[in-house]
Amino acid sequence: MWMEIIRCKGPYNFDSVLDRLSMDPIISLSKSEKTINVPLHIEDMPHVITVKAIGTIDKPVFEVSGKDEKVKKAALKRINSIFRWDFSLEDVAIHFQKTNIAKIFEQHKGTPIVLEFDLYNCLVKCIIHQQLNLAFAHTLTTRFVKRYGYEGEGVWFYPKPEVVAGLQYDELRELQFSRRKAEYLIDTSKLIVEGIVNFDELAQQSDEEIMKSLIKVRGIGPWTVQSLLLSGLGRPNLFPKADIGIQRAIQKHFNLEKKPSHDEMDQYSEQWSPYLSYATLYLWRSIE
DNA sequence: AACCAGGGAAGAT
DNA sequence: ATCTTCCATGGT
Repeated sequence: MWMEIIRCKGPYNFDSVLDRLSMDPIISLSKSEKTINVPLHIEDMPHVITVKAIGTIDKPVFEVSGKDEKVKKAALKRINSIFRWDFSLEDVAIHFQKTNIAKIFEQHKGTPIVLEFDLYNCLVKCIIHQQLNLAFAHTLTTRFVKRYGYEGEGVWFYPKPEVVAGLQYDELRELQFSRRKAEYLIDTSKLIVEGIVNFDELAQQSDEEIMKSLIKVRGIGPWTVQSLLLSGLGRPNLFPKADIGIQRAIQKHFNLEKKPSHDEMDQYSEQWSPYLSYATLYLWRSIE
């Protein structure tokens, strides 16, 4: 058993992280204890790392702990990048002070982009979430992980691509996946196993390079690549215009009669770059 | 019952 | 290249 105290620059609102992650029923966390149990694959073995907030929004302090001393260093590195403790939310807050969504940024001050715990998990989630309401998408994801993933220390791990690549389409139909969603998920997993799609290389590539290569894969469109870049890799400047949630949030914030067109969304978002991802996240939060 | 949902592929211009 | 249309499934 090991434990490490980490401090980061404020503002950082861990309660908002807990609120957002608690929407996903498969994630193991406790709001009252301010802890999240993060399932991680380190050196190809499953490990559960616990993050506990013990500071305040302006003086954030975290207690990170795990069982296996041998992976402590690697675990801390992963946790640090997932929770983005090296990123200054103050700069973002200042940037949006003079924009047309300043009010939303005041309301959600200190809300960080927290990465999905694993890039492949992120892809699985994205494909499942395509064109489904959040409630049903979470139901499907939970069903999928509990059937094909595994549990360690009371925390659920997603199945690895090797497992998903070996499934039959009909098996997912039984879980109420559409035929097409089953194809997208299984076929993409096969491409990953075969090495035709290589997720390990993505971190070194630019947003544009990743978009260009991944969009060729059947079942992965612009929205999915943008979500992967934003929530999987933490890239700061993504704006998924196809996203219904963003359209609804803009409609509400600017009191529009109907959902905005892509051109209108370009106009509203002119001042938001280079932090479009934060605008996206905070707009999502504004309608939750 | 009809319309919607934090899209995407296939077909038609 | 850009725009329709169809696709599947459960929720409201």
